[in-house]
Amino acid sequence: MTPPAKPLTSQPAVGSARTVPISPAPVISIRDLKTHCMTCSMRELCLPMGLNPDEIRQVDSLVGTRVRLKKGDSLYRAGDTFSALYAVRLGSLKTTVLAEDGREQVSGYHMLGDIIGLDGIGSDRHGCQALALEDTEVCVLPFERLEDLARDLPPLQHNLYQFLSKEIARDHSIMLLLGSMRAEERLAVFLINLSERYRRRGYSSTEFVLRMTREEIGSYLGLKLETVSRLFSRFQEEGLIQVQGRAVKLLDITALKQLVGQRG
Amino acid sequence: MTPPAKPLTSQPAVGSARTVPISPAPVISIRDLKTHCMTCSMRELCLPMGLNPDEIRQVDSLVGTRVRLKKGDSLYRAGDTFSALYAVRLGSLKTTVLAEDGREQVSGYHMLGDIIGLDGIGSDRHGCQALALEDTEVCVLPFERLEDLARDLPPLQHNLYQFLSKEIARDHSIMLLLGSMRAEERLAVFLINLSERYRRRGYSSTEFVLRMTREEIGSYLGLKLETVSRLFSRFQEEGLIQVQGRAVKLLDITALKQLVGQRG
DNA sequence: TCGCCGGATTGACGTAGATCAACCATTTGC
DNA sequence: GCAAATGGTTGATCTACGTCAATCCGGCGA
Repeated sequence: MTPPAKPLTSQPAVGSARTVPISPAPVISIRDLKTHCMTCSMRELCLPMGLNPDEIRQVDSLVGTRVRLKKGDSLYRAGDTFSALYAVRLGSLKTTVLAEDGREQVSGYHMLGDIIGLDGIGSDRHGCQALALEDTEVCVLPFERLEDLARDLPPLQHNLYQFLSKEIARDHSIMLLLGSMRAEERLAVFLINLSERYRRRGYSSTEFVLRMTREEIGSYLGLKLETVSRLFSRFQEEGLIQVQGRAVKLLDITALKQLVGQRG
Repeated sequence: MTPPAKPLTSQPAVGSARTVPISPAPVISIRDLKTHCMTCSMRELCLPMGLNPDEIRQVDSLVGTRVRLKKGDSLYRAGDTFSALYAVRLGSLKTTVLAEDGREQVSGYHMLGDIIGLDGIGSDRHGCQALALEDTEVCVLPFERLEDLARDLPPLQHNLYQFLSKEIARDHSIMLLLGSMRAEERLAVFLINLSERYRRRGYSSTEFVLRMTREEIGSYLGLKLETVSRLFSRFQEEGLIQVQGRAVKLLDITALKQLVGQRG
C-alpha cells in the first residue's frame, strides 16, 4: 500500500539515507548548525518569529541537529516515543493518522517553516506518521529543553502556545471541509489554501507543483483518487486552473473562491 | 437555523440569564470561588491534574469567576476577542465552526473537566462558537495570567501543552473518522468514545442521555439527521444498543467496536 | 386539559461520489 | 534501451447516503 520507508527515529541520520552512513560531503559544520535560525529564511514564519537576536541565539543553541530525509523516508511513526518537535527547513512532508484496521488518512501537508510533531506532546508518543514527500531537511527541537527555555523567554513560550493553537484552528477548518463540503469545494479550498501558503513563503501563489499524488490529496480531502483526478480535469475545462500532472497553475482564483459555498 | 442565543462574552453574567441580572440566591461566595479547584471533583482530569496542593492554590487564585449558562446561551462566538480559556465545571457545551457562507459544523462536544477555547490563543480571536447544551457552569481562566503562572509552575506549563496537544490528537482522529469511515462506523465510534469519557468521569459507561439533537450529532459526524436516526434504529434492531429519544443504553460494546473497520 | 411545536422516525426516491476496469504516460531499475 | 512499476485519466455502473415528505411523539405554555 505505502512504500516501505526507513524509520529514522532513534538515530537521526545525517547525510543521504541511500549512500554510506557518514558521507563526508553533505555534512554540515558545527558552526553552521549553531547559527541556523539567525540566517534561516523561514525565521519569521517559524518558531522564532518576533524574537530579538539575542533570544534567537538562545533558540539556536537548543536546536540539536538537522535531519535529512530522502523522499519516502519517515521522520517518525505512530507509536514512536515523542522527544522533539521538528521545524521543516527544506522540502515537504505529509502526516498520516491510521486506524487500528490499517486504514490511513493524510492529516497534514507540511512545508518549510511548519512545525510538526505537536500531537505527540500530550501522550509522549507520536500519534501519526510523518513522511518526506521529497528530499527534505528538518531542524530537531528537543521538547524538554524547549519547555525549559520557554520559561525564560516569554515570547518563545507564547509562540509555542500559538503554534499549538493554530494547529487546532487549522484542524477545525479541515473538519468543516470534511464534514460539510462537496468534493469540488474541498479541492478548491485545498488549492486556495496552498496558494496562500506559497505566497507567504515568497513563492508564486499561482503556479506550483504538488508534492502529493492524487491518492494522497484524495485521502487528505476525504475523496478517492479518481474523484480528485476528474475534478482537476473539470476545473481545467472550466478554465479555473491548468494542470499537467502535478504542475498546477491557478487561472481564476476569484472563481475558485466563489465556487466554495455554492449550491449545486 | 440556530436558536437566538445570548452572547455573554464581554460581561460574564453571574446567575441565570433569564432572571434579573444580579439575582441574590445563586451567587457564589468569594470564599467558595477561592477554593474551587481544591474541592472540585474534576481536579484530576482538568488543568490542575498532578499539581500539589500549594500549586493548586495558586491556580485557584487565578480563576476569575465562574460563568453560569442556561441551555442555549453562548459562552463565546466566532470572532470574539480571546481572553480566557474555560474549564467546564458542570453541564456540557458544543463548539461549532462556521464557513463564510453560514454553513455550520459541530467541532466538539465538551463535558465536565474539559478545557475549551484553546483555538483562540493563536489568533487572539475565537475561531468558533461555544454553546451550552444544558444548564452549564464554567470556570474562567484568564489566559495572560495563566501564561505568567505557567512560567512559575513547570507542571502547570506542561499540563497546558498537554491539553493543547491532546486536542490536536483528538481532532486528528475526528479527521480520520470524517475522511474515511462509513456512517455506521462513525456513529459507533461516537458512542464508544462517549462511553469512555463518561466512564472516566465516574458515570455509567453504558447508560447515558445524549445532550445533542440528531441534527447536532449528524453535524459532528458529517451526516444528516435522518441518517443518524436510521442508524440508531438499526443498531437497536441489531441488539447493539437501546434508544429512547436521547436516552441510550449500550448493550454490546464489543460488537460496536468490531463494527468499526469492517467491510460492508 | 388541550393544542402546539420542536425533535424524531420512517418511507420513497435521487444523486454525488465510490467502485471497477481499461488504458495511457512517466519514471525507475536492469 | 527495454521492461516493469507507479501514477494518472476516463468511462460505465453501483450504492450509501442525502433529499423530500408524511407522520409521530413528548413536553410545555395557555
